[in-house]
Amino acid sequence: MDDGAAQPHKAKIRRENRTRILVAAEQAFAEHGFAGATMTNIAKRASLPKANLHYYFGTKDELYRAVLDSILEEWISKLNLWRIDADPGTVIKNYIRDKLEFSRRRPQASKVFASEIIHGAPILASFISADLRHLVEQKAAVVHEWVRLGLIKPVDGPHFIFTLWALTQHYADFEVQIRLILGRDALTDDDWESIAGYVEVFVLRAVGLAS
Amino acid sequence: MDDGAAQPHKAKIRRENRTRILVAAEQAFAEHGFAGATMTNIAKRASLPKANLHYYFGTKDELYRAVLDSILEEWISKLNLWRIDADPGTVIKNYIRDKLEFSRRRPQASKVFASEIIHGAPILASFISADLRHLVEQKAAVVHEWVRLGLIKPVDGPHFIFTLWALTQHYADFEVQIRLILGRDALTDDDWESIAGYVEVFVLRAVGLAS
DNA sequence: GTCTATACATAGATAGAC
DNA sequence: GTCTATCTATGTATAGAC
Repeated sequence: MDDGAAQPHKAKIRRENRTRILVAAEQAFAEHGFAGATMTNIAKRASLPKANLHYYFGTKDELYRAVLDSILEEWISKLNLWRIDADPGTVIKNYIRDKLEFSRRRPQASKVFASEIIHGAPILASFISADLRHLVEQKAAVVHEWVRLGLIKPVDGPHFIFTLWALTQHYADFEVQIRLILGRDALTDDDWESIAGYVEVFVLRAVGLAS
Repeated sequence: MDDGAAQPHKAKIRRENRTRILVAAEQAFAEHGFAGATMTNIAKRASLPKANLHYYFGTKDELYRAVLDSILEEWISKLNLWRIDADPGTVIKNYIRDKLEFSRRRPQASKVFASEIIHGAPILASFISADLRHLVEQKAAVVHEWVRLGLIKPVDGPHFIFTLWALTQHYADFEVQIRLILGRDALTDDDWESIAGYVEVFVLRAVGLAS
């Protein structure tokens, strides 16, 4: 009966509710994992009755997929600046900053993604073996071209990319461990600045772009 | 009535059953997370009636703690060789090989640990903020001493340790993603050899011990 | 579109025969 | 010590009044 697109007000409510649910779900999945998060808990966080979650997303499974989608959207775009004619040092530096910024701004998103992969990527397997694989192959070729041109020291393309993912995502996914070891209640601006500086220098040295 | 210690045969059965359950549980927790793993499923994997799991470990929670304990035992021992009078290059190389070997031999263990931390370390928080924090502080001091002696390039101690954890554990925790991107059904001996070589050179270059 | 009440399945846990 | 049968709680999902 209702056509959201034709009724601006309802469309707005619809959009806002969907977003509220997605945010609450991302938080819950990050904290408790897919199985540990409950629709009841997500509903409470979103301040909506549980039945509404089912109205908007059907099943828990579909809600989870929607959360993953919203994460991938931002995730995959970040490798786009890797081009053969770009300066490797600048590209690498920007990528590290960008990924660390994501780890800081959306730590829950990173955790949901990590949890999905750790537990066998039941939902994302096809995305990884198609889109992501293709993207990594492209960007690995760029890395190898940089190597061939003598712009950076020899590194394996795919593994270099894995390295950057590991180093940057670690600070979101294992943030609790890092905080507890450093004795912090929360990572401060200064902490994140040292992290970025540390990772940047570490990686640039490894490819011969810093001493 | 039964005293396991006094009755060798029963003690043996007891030990074997406990181990069978722990192995099955580690696998299940790795695959599905704490909440997603079920006692029924673990019992099936261990080929024992579900009631026996409760007989041996009481609750699911205690079983989970027992699994984590068995992992930590092996985890924490590996930093012991970091001493000021040891050769940094050798120490770092051995540590990388050792941790990667663990990632390869007990990928499930690494995943259970990762999942625990990602979801807020509800069980391990106190261990991390006491024992592990202390250990990292000690070993960070060793790193800084190496730096002071001019044996390696300047690096922050704790972050250097985090780096090694991130790089080595990534290959266990994100193994599915790596396999799918590399187009492998399983990582081969050769794959692991290249990984070890890659990580080793990457890290040694970063601290000035390889070119 | 919203929300209360409820159906149905499955989880963790235990009682009690063996 | 082992295992079947069962209890109770909680989870996902939906029916149906508003």
